[in-house]
Amino acid sequence: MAMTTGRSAGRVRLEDVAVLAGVSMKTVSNVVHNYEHVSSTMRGRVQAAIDELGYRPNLTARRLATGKTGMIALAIPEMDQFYFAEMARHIGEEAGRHGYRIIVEQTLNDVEAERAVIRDREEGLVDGVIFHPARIDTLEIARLRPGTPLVLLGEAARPVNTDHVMIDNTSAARDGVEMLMRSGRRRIAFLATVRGDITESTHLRLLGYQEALLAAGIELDPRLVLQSDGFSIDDGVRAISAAIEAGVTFDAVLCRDDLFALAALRALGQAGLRVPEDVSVLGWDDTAVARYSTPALSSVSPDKRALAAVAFGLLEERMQGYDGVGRHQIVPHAIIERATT
Amino acid sequence: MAMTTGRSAGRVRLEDVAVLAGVSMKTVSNVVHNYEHVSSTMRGRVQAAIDELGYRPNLTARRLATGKTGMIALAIPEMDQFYFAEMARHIGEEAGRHGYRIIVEQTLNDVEAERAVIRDREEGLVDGVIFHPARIDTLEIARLRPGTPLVLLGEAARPVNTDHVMIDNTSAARDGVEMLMRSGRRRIAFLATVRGDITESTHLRLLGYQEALLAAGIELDPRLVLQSDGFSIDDGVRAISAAIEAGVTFDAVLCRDDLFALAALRALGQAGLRVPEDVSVLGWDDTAVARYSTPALSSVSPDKRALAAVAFGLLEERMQGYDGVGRHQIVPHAIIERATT
DNA sequence: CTGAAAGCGCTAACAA
DNA sequence: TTGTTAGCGCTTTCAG
Repeated sequence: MAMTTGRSAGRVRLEDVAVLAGVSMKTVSNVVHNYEHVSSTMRGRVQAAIDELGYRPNLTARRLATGKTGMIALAIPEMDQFYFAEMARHIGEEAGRHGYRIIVEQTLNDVEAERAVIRDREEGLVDGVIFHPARIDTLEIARLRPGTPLVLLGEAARPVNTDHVMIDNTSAARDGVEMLMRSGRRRIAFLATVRGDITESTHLRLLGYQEALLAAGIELDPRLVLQSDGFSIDDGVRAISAAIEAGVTFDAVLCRDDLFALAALRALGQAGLRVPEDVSVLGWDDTAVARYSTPALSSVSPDKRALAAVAFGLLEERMQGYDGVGRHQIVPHAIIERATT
Repeated sequence: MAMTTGRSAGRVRLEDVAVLAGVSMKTVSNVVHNYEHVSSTMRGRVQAAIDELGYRPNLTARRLATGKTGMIALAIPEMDQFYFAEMARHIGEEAGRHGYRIIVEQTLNDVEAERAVIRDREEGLVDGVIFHPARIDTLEIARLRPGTPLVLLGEAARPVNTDHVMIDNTSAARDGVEMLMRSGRRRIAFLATVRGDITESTHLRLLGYQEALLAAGIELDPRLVLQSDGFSIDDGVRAISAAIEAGVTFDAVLCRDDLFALAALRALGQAGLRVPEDVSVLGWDDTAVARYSTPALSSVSPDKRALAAVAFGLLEERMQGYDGVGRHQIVPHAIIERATT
């Protein structure tokens, strides 16, 4: 009967090539891998067969045989958040340069999804994972089998036995505040601590903010540490508007991320305050929106490219067998001044 | 010698479980797959062995055996562009709901990278691909083996033999212009045609813009179709500033994307024009920045969730064997009014 | 309801 | 320089 054979569309195997070229599989494999010790006649003959059949190696089979997938997972909370989208791009490019591809996983701030990230590695889906945790805690990370190639990003967890790369948040916050003070600002607000925020980032940034103020001999005013009910722009707007209405005055705002900086721009505008004449605004993360907003946002800028490169570098060492203690790397940051300061 | 055995960290195989439980591999497999006809004693015994050993199936091996990868590729130009980042998120979520995972590929507007997308499918890396082309042309798409599960997004290519989903750009542009006219605007500019832009999008949107104007009996003024040298915000700012300086007057701007709308906001502000009092601004894509900018951008909003769902649906049918002609689906759009109109 | 064995397509010793 | 062959770990008929 005219049934299609098991050979469905495009299924040409290495063996088919070998048969057509009248050589062994090994020889075909040698040609495919550009192994140098192949006579050029052989190579020509085999290549002709490959072209004729339109052969493409089956990556899944290769993976099973070699035990390497050539892929790494990048696990981030949400891939449409500016900062994570940009990191994904950089890590993707970095990985590509080293012959790896990435599969991006969104954990959507879900603990179960974050656990699954680790599992993927165990299931042989990827050779390693770069993971920016949001919910999972230090304890759980510590429980991981140390041999698993894994590099952590961000400061949600502070593991001792796992590789970890981040910027120095506290010193970055200090630098930001100092820059603000150099332009004469004295009453600097922090936007904002978020109710229920369990991550370290806000904490570290707030710390740096306080350190810089104290070092300059400025007394801390607790009313300048604004409180927000959530991470959305409206939450940010409400936090700052509430402060203004409550009569709190300030001449600068250090924001925990660029989104809150946009919130500040909006709330300040509504209150009739000019930026930067009346109030300076300094964002954080230096995402694309910082360049696109009007006025363009000044922002604390982690070196994202370095973050990507260092994270990938550490991971590659692990994938190549390094099995030592967890390494912690700090990557540079800068304060980028645009129109809001 | 105390060499590590071939069994490296975490390599517990199905067979190991079978041996420990004292059953055959098939039985273990049945338990793993929750096959119903397994006596509960068996199930219990096997499950205990699985837990004891911490067994996790090797996905690569499973793939080789089944021929399905459970992954689809999403190929987009750049994953840190707002629109694409949001589409990636939606498609990722949609795929997840159906038991698929996505691997995101950035083509970076490179023809070679776009070709590679197709190749991946052929190499068995993924079961199908959702592809938003930027550079590859209709001819090349037509050349693809039709059996390859593939769904196209966007309007860069207009294939006849391939599934394709998009919004009706022309009618969306018309709707946008009509909305502007309803609020009394008559001199509506289009920002902008881009020199060297080979995609269809701008063309279709411009067409709708012109149709709406003509339908309202407004004569087309070619000076209102602004020209930009590139896609960046600065290019957009220059285009609109140049027009203003050249004495071109307008009371509204329809933008080809949200970034150009942000450019309009900036250029208009620099020229001392108020939005929306003097000039209305309508963006396109309704990305997050539209909500975040001040004033918040009105924007033509493609139903991204529907785009994702329809694209995935078509792809799933193909992956399940549908091999008919290319289907073209139009997904709804809306005009979201915020503060700039 | 459970077991045995033949692949899936490729790689990598080991031979020749 | 090229060929043989035994896996990689799982699925899946086909028996039992």
